[in-house]
Amino acid sequence: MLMVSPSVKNKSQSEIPYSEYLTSEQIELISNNSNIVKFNAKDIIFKQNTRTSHVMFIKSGLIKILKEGRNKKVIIFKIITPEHFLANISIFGEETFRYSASAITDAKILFIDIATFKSVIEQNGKFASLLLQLLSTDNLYFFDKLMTQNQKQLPGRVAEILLFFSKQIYNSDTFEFPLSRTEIAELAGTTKESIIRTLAEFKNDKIIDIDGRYIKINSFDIINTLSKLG
Amino acid sequence: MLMVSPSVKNKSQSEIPYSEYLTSEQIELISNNSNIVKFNAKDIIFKQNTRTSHVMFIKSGLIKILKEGRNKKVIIFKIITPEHFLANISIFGEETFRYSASAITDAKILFIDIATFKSVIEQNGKFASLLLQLLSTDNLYFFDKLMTQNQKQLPGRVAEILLFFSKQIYNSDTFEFPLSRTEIAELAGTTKESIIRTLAEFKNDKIIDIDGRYIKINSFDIINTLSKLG
DNA sequence: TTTTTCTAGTGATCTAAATCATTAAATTCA
DNA sequence: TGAATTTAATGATTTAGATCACTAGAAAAA
Repeated sequence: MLMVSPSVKNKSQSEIPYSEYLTSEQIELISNNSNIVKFNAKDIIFKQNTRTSHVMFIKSGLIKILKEGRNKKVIIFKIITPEHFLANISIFGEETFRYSASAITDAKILFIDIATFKSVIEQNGKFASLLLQLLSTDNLYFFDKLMTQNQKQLPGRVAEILLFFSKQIYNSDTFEFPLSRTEIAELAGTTKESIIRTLAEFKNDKIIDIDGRYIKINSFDIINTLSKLG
Repeated sequence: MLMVSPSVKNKSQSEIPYSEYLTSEQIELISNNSNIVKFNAKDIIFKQNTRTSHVMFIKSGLIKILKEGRNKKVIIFKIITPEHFLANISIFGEETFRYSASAITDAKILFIDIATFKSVIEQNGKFASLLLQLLSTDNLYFFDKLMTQNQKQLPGRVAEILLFFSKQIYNSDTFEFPLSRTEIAELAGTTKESIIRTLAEFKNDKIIDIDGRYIKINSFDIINTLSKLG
């Protein structure tokens, strides 16, 4: 895919991720072999089964990682936030992406040439170590996701999503959901109808206010409990 | 945990994993800071929330990685087979294990001191690169597991498990299941009753023969289709 | 040996959530 | 601007699989 023509820009050192682990030559090398690409909300960043060519690092915006299963059912595995690698997950494992990514909001992404990136890793064990750590953390995220999906029922999973957006993304009890009902469903591993009903229940129980995509969490206590006890 | 007293043995070079990526000094270093521990079937290797102290590499036997959720419900995330790292998943991410491991069959595991292992990684970018690759592959496994759990219903998931043991572990259409019905359920993300019923259906439909833990797959065609189409 | 515990199996019942069908409102597009 | 397409919402119905309750045999412990 990658239909977007890369708009090359001047990159300051600070734009290279984890540059504190790199020598100035390595920063220079990566800098010369990377560029920032802008995406609009809803743009596809890459599609499953296309070749991996770059390591991507989110500078701004929210990205969803998803996969289409049979009968067109989509799962959103993860929402990736700024200052995180996008494609670290499979880039070392596979030649082609096993999943797709698309922009939820407008986004800027640093594309780093994969060969360059790999060469830096091979030269720089500390940097490699750091990446191992990031990848491990990622792995643990999927452990938790698997537990949640398997053990919690819908209200718990929805509460978890509300907490994620409130705490991790917006840091506020009030926010505008960047996802449609269908997308929330894909993230919760359910259907849009069930999401609508669960959110309506939360509203009836005065746990949240909701009007379209506007959300206000009234009782973090209850949402926390729901999220924990599933 | 680790109640087992380490029985130190002479280690040949070939016992050090991926030694082709290491210098002879590094092999020596790891060799001097590791030892093989024997476990009996059902022994706990480590428990969640205990401190990580070693990198573990399976020499022989089958190990299950599991986590206990609330209401004591257990999920088996993965079965790990010989010549694979056991604890690569979280060892770089966390100070304590987020999951438990126990031996399904008798097993021999190479315990490598974690500080030694980390020092080798930092010195040796190629080796670090290899580990990144292994960790990425692991990550993709969890993507698939999440998809399966979410999209396939029980007969598909059970078919998948039968295929896994038949193809990956025993390489035969006939085998003795190393897991109890409850454990199969934990691997399939369901209950023992549902597993028993699904296996009984497969037997009725002549897809498999089953007698206790003895399994014979009669129709790979049907099992394959079930596994793929869920 | 006898008792206790664990594992496999079966039937009856229940329920969370999926599916289906339809309407209404909001966006997009032509 | 009006037509077409998405998105949100709600009610009715179905269903896969969980839960509950129990039996029987096998294995472990006393």
